Formats: sequence, C-alpha cells, structure tokens
Amino acid sequence: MITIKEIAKQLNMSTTTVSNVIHGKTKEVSPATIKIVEDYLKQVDYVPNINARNLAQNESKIIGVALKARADKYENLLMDPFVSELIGGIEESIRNAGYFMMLYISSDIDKIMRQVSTWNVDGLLLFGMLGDDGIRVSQKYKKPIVCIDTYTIEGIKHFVNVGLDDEKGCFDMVNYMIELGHKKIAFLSDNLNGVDYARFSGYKRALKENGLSFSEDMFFKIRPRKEDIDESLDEICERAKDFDAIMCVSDLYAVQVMCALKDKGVNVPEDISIAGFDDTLLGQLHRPALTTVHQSVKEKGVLAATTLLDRIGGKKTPKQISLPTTLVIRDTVKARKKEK
Amino acid sequence: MITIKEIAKQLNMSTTTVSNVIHGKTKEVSPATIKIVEDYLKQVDYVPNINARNLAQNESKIIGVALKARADKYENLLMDPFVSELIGGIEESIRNAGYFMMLYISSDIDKIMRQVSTWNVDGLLLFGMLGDDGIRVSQKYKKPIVCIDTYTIEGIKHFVNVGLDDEKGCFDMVNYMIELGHKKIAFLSDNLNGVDYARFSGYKRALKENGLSFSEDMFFKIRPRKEDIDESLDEICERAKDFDAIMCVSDLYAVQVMCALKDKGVNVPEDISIAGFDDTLLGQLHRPALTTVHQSVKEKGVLAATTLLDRIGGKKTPKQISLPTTLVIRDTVKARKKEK
DNA sequence: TTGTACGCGTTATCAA
DNA sequence: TTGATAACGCGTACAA
Repeated sequence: MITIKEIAKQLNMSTTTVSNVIHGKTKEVSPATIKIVEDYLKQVDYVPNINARNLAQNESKIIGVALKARADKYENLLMDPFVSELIGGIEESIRNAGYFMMLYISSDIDKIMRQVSTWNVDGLLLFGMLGDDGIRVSQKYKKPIVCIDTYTIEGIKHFVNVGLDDEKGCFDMVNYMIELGHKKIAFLSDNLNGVDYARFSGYKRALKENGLSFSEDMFFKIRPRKEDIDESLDEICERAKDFDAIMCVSDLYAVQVMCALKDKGVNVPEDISIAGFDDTLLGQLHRPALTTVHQSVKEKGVLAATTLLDRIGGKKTPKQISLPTTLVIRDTVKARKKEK
Repeated sequence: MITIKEIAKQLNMSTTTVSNVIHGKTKEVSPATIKIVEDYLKQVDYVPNINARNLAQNESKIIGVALKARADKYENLLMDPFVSELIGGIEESIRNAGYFMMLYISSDIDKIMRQVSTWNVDGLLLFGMLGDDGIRVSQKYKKPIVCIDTYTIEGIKHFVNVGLDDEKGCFDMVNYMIELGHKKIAFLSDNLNGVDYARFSGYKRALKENGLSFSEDMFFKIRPRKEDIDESLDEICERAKDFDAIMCVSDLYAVQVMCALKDKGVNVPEDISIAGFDDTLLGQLHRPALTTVHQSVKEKGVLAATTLLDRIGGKKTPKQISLPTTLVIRDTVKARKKEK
C-alpha cells in the first residue's frame, strides 16, 4: 500500500503536486511533471486509502442499504427471490455510479442506524419499514433517504418513496377473475400490513365494484415459517374447497398452494383458479404456468438507487414514485365451470 | 455526529480519558470519571467514526466478498438463487462476528482487486474464480483469502477452499439412474469448467463403472442467455427423444427443461427421467417434484465465512474443506419402462 | 508552478 | 490517574 507521501518522496516533489495529478487538476502543473507522476503511478499501482479520504472530505461514497427483517418470516432475507432481485438492481446502479454498497440486515432499527452513522454513509436506501420506524430514522439521519415499498403515513410524509401501484394491480386481477365467472374468491397472505394491505384493498374494491361481498372467512392467513407451513397449507386446502379462486399476495405463496392442492388431487385451474403477484421465476417455471400480476422488481431497485443518487447530487426528484403493474395471463385462471 | 474531542471539551478532560472509558480500559481511570463519561456518552449517543478508527489502527473490520461474474450468464449475479442463498449465509456470519460485508461484483478481476486494496479489507471471500485469477489475486493481496467452489490448480495451491464433493454427488445420482434401468443418459450444462467439470466427471465415471460408454452427442450444451434460451431448449427437447434420462447440472436447468418438455407434450418421468443438482426451492416447488442432489448452500456460505474469520483471528484451519452431498429422491426419476 | 502546513477523528505513546 | 501530542493518509488553502 503505497501512499502519496511516499510517492512524493521518491519523486522529489510535494504531496500536493502528486495529489493534483491524481485528481486531474493539471491546470497548474507543468506537462513534464504530469508525465513523471503519471508514469510512476502506473508503475507502483497506487491505490488511495479510502479511510483517509473519507476522513478528510467527510464523505464516504457509501450507500447504505438497510433491510429491516421480519423476524417471523425468513431465516435470511436474501433468500427471498424478490429481495435478491431488488438488491441486484440496486447493487448494479450503485456500482455503476462509482459508489459502494453496504448492506445491513437487521430487525432492530436502532442497530441499523448506528451502523449508518458509524460509516457516515452518503445516502440511505430503506426497505421493510413499518410503523414508526420512519420517524426514528429521520430523527437520527439527516442525509438523503429513499424508501422502497413503504406505506406508513410517517414514511410517506418524511421520505421519498419508490413503490408500486399494488392496489390497482390486485384490483385488475380480481376483476379479471370475476369477469371469468368466479364468485367466491379468497385472498391469501401472511399479514395485512403495508404492501399486503394495499393489495388486499384492491381485492376488496374489486369485489365491491362487482357487487360481491367480503367476509372474514375469505381471508386465508398463511403461516410461512418452516415449522408451520405444512399445517398451514393443509388448512388452506381444506378451506379452499368452498372457493372458486384464490388471489395470492405473492407468486411464492401461489406456487406453494398449487403444490399442496395438487398433492391432494385438486387440479388447477379445473377445480380452482389461482393468481399470484410479482411475476417471479417461480411462477414462470411452474406448470400450469402462473397467471400473475407483473412488476419489474429489478427496475424498482434501479429506480430507487438512481433516485437516491440524484438526491445526493442535489437534484430534485419526485417524492412519490409509483411503478405500474400489468396482468400476465397464463394458465392458472380459467373460466369457472361447475357450481360449488 | 459528536466526536471524542467534543466530549472531552464538554467534560473538561482529555480525549485519552474518554477514549479509554469507551474501550473499557478502565484500569487506569478513577471510578468517578468513568461514571461521568459513561453517563454523558449515553446522553449524547456517541457513535465512533469508523474511518478515523481504521486510519489509526490500520484495520477495517470489513470482509470483502468478491463475485466474479460470468459475462455470458446473468444480467446480475444476485438473481441466481444459488448465489443469493450463498450470500445470505455469508452475510449472516459476517454480521454476527461484528464485521461488515462489502460486496463486489465484476467480471474484471483487476477492478475487484483495486477495490479490495482501497478499502483495506481484513479478509477476502472469493467466488467464481477461473484460470489464473487466483495467481493474480494472491500476488496483490496478502491477507487471508478463502475461496468458494474453486477447482483450478492455482486456486487449490494458493488458497483455502470451501467446496463440495461435486464429483461424487453426480456419480451417485447417475448410478441411481442406471440402477433403475436407464441406459442412454445425457448430461446437461452450459459449460465444462470448474464445478461443472467435476460433476461431468462424476457422470462419466458412473457410466464407465457400469459398462456404458460416453460419446459427444450425450453432452447437451444449454445456452442460458435470454435471447438464446428458447431456441436452445427446443434443440435439447429434440435431441432428448433418443434418451432415457438427463442429468442436469443444476435444478434451474432441470426445471427449465421439464417445462419445455411438458409444453411439447413429453411427460416426466413417464417418457424421460430428469435429475437436478443443488436442491433449491425451484425443484422442491415443481410438480412432479424434482429428484436432485442436495447440497446445503447456506451452510457453504457460513462455513466459508467462519473459516475466513478464523484465519483472520490467527487460527489454523484445514486448507481444503469439502461438504458432502446427498441424494434427494422425489418424482422425476423413475424406473425405465419402454424401449426407445 | 510547487511546497508547507493544517484538519479530519481516532488511538497510542509517553510524560506529568 | 490524567493529559499532551504524534501518527494514520489525504486534500486543500495559502504561502512561496
């Protein structure tokens, strides 16, 4: 690890000159010196020490990406295909902009904030915030923040948010199901907060606008933890007998339910129709191929990252950015045939 | 962002004393002063500046995780379920050990190495190294390195490696297929380097030990890029007509092939048997459920990270660590019925 | 055109 | 038991 000081010593010049050449401030350096320094730099393969630079300039070139994990859901958040695709898009954008990504995964918002302060990150990307998390973050951290898929009022007020038109996506799909003659349509998710609540709202609006009523027994609450999932799926399959169709809050759940149904001899879409949400690989590679609501997850990550970078660069950006959804009609939702 | 200097000023004492209290070097500090400092620390929510600390101590508490991307395969490596599960395990271990993870994704090994030097990372985790990458890295970087799934001779010589018994895993599966009466068994992958070559070797050994011969036309080379995949799968389905079974190098390919076959009216396992490798969610959630070779991807990540941390801590570790595989018998490989 | 000197926040050494 | 000061490597204002 050679330093500027060392280079200056070897070349018999001052650190300022070396530093100026490195940063292209060559207006005030003679061409001859430039050449000498540049040649030497290549020779010794100079790499600046980021810590010293950050300390001197009070910036870090780091984007913090904080994922608030839900303790009840996954062993590790990165194993969720949605999350990894999102991070993929984020990572790529950050890298291309010459920044670094520092990933924090924790269910403890205070821990996350300590890390963020410690590293003096230039900007923050937040995913999975709920309740008053937003307030607590914005009290401690004064640099640009962009949230992803945040629905809490505090989030909306305080931050820039990149989201999706979840409500409409679900509305469109349920509407489509009803057009095909389905009457008893269940909604399946593991909770009714944030994004899931928005989708649930779209589901209910579609029912209402088509003159169908909603009752509590039409909500299928799945328990996704490893130790619960089998029992939970059994119960859902049992309840599903009375239904024409199930609107699932994610592709993953849709595929899991279809597998459980098939194992019990129930056929999709002949006996029951199933729709998913997200349009991940899982649904694309299932047979029958999953009818689902498409969203571009990678694009969401890219958009969130570039928006944050714009803000760091002092540009104005919209505060609420909402990506569109589209229906992907494949083979798991078909016209209702028989009476139940 | 309050600093030690500021705290010392407020409390009318020296930075040394404050620093000592913070680091628990309380042998030489009077109880009274300790109390004062500790109380004040809580009040102001002091967070250390990592850059200054790293500069002073010449360490970073960062583990660099470098993924060498194959330009021909994915838009973004993180979208590969295998990779994200691996990273999940790594991230968790690093975090639990009080370190930070810095992720580099690039197809350019020199770029990766520059980043690693810049950040002065305490250790390096390498995935996807091929050819002479290993030599180039070890020339520039002198701190502990652990590779994952590296098979090159240079890699083996220079580094600690955490891998899998790929050869045996594939051997066992092909052996099992042959026991069930299959004779013409194809091997499918996108290349024959590194890990894939090891699996290919296991496949060939199983053929040989069972008195079956291998010929070039038994290797199905899939082209996984978006623009090629459909054509590639068409070709593979066509060639598959002459075969009893296909040993696929990954679950992803196995599932893709099964979908393509099904779309053409070919039934698995009735018409042809298919086996995968890795045991990912994709195979578990397919129907018929995929018969595959299990490896614990997350555990591999955990083991690589803890091995690296051990080395950083000065502990001795084995140089070659190989995880076992197990056969997961599900529904896509069945006894051969009809003559072809 | 080039060089000197200082500050960034922390830790470590050594003196008081 | 406490404090003053140097050092880490870089960038830069200002002096030469």
